[in-house]
Amino acid sequence: MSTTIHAPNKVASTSGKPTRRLANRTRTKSSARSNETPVDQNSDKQPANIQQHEANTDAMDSMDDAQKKPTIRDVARLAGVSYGTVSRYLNGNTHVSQDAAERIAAAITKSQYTPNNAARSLAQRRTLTVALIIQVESNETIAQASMSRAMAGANQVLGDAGYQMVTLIANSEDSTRRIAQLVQSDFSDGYLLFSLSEDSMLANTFASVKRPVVLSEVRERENLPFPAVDFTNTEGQRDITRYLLDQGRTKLVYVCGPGYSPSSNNRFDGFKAAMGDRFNERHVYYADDWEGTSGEMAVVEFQPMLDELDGFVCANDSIALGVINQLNRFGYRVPDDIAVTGFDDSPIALLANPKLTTVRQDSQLHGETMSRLLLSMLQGDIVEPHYVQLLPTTIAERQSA
Amino acid sequence: MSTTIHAPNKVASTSGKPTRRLANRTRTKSSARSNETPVDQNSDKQPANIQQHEANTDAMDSMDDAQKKPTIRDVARLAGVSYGTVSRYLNGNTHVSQDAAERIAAAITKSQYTPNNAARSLAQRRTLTVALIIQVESNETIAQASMSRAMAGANQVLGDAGYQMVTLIANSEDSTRRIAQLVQSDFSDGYLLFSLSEDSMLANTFASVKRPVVLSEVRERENLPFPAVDFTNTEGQRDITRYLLDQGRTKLVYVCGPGYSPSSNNRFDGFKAAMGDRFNERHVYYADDWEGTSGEMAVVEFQPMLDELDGFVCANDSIALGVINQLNRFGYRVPDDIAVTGFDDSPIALLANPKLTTVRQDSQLHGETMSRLLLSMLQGDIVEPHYVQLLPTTIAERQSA
DNA sequence: CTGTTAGCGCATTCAA
DNA sequence: TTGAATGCGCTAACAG
Repeated sequence: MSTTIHAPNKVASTSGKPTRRLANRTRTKSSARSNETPVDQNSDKQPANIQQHEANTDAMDSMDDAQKKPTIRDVARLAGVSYGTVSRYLNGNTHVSQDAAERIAAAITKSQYTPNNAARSLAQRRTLTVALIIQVESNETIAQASMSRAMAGANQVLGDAGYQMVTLIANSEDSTRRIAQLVQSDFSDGYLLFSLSEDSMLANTFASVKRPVVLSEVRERENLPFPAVDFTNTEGQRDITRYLLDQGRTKLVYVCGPGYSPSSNNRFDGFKAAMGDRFNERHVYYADDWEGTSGEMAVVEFQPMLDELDGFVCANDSIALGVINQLNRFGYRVPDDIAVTGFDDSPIALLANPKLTTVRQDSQLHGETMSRLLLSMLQGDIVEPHYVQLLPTTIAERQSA
Repeated sequence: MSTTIHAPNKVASTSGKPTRRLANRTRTKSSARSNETPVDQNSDKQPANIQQHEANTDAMDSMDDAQKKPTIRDVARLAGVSYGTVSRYLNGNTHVSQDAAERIAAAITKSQYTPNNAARSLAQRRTLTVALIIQVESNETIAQASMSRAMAGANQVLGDAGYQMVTLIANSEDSTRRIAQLVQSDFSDGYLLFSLSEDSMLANTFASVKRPVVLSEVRERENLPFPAVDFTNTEGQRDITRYLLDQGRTKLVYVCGPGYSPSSNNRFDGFKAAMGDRFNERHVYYADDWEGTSGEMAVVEFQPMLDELDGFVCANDSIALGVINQLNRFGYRVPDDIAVTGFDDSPIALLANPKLTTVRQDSQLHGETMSRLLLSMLQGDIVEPHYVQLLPTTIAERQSA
């Protein structure tokens, strides 16, 4: 077995560094380990070989190490100015004399001062962070390329504007509830909500929130609680279906994504729109997720009538890959016998054999656009809840159709 | 073109809700739009049709809406107690009379009070958050299933312990610098550092940090700055190589991952270990990334000698899929002519044709274990920097080898 | 240009 | 059990 678990080395003292200076006033620090531990800490599964030290001087030392961070006052004292001046210096702009600035700068490096986030946020009443909240049914959803690209795009735009993006994952009732609380407590200045599910538990939470929110998907524009940015899912799927129809392929099966997903439903609408009268409810496979195995199952389901079919239009690329693989196994040639299309243009589209013809969407742009909208709201622009911006989709023509 | 961009509706007033009560003392709120905007806000790419309102009463109203959140004092006043009592009530435990508790509860729901995060953090000197920091060269790395599974695992364990996991992405110099600052300012109580790169710019930043840190990868145990949890990458790759050797396949090519990745290098070590004297430096393809296209390129590179080869051992699943596809295109049968193995056991292993034989690692466990270690450190346990915990890997035997 | 002062909202002593 | 007071570290208004 390749199951080597290295026994960890024995534990040494916390560090060789000398204890810090700057310890003038003696702090009150009772509560010597009682409420150090937060709620619900279940410490039963402790890794072995870790020194479980009880409340002793060592503990104090390590705590001190964490607490004795120099403050703005220490810097002021060192520089021989009032701490108001230091604050001004730190906030860049206002009038500080050359002389004072230099002394402060020196004092800062000498004391290794770093500002405290919480204090700043409290005084300014803003955190300079934007939370990107991902609400998912399945953890696999986070792994989708579109998601990480959107995150990258948002991270870039928000970062350039001076905001730090922090992403929170709501994948259970607990985590959703916890995040809901945070949102109510002004954890961030604004929120990008990737609620990949229609019955959003979070929606209610957000209803009363006083900070700007932007959504990533929209199904019904009418009762949209917040502005949103989405793709032209419907048009994209409609167009690629027409693309097949134009080739004379009319016996099409649709493999639908999970019913809780707005995008999934919008894409399905697009397929129906293109098919018109030719739409056949029995030529639809309803998947529970976005995974490749669902595509395989779809093909198995339709095996008896495979000879009469022209193509599979799939809700996304993973499903399409599953379809292609299963068709290959059954001995059908793609696209000669049966064409297959996907949606997303994720990297795996290129790993398909034959390479996947799919609907391309620029997910990075998605994140960027949502962020720009949020930023404008953070600036004070008022955007009505029904505001929707739709991003274009195009057909990426490859080999599978 | 399927490029429908809906023109957004015109803008309405911010909300129909009446202005809030609780406005006793008149606030000083000068700075009427000047420094509302944070640093570097480049507002040139504003979406159209959004009312860019200037400083007027509307702006004030919306600002007020965000600010007039009730505080603990408002609750106290409503309940007829001192705000100290309310604080005690909120923090669960200590002595509060039944009577007072009920009145406070009523006051809270009536005033819609929600605590303020920053104030709490400041007073408690802890945030009850743990930051999971992903430092990547390529954004595609975030999309890997292993990453999202680790995140899910960490989110679960940390959440159960009362901590909120917040993930930060460092994918540029700017973002890395920004995150480094946050870390210095006690943004979170602890850090899970997924530094998927050896020359970590963050490492220096973290060197002086006073909060617990756990790493996700380890190359050299000796000079490890923090405790780490990793997989038995070396043993895993060694074992699957032996698995091929035991089949009599000795003419093996290794497709190496990016050189900046510890895991990549460790896996390479494993291959070499298994090959021993048979290791041939010229039978190695050094990829720059973890992508499938690199696998394809590797096969192209070795095309002239493909007939003499027994198998491809790949640094991860994506690369392996690229190898399989390219071999298929060249008319080689997998595994009959040439075997192919991967590493990770990600979902795409099942989308390969034939299905991929690979090294399995439990990435969710990775996130969980890192989190448990961090939690123990947050409790005060002292873990020496060289502490390393290695998680097992096993062979997932399928069809490709 | 700079020092002083007053909070930001909450936790936590200390008396009562 | 509770009220009052102090401080967390910093920002921002106001005098000077």
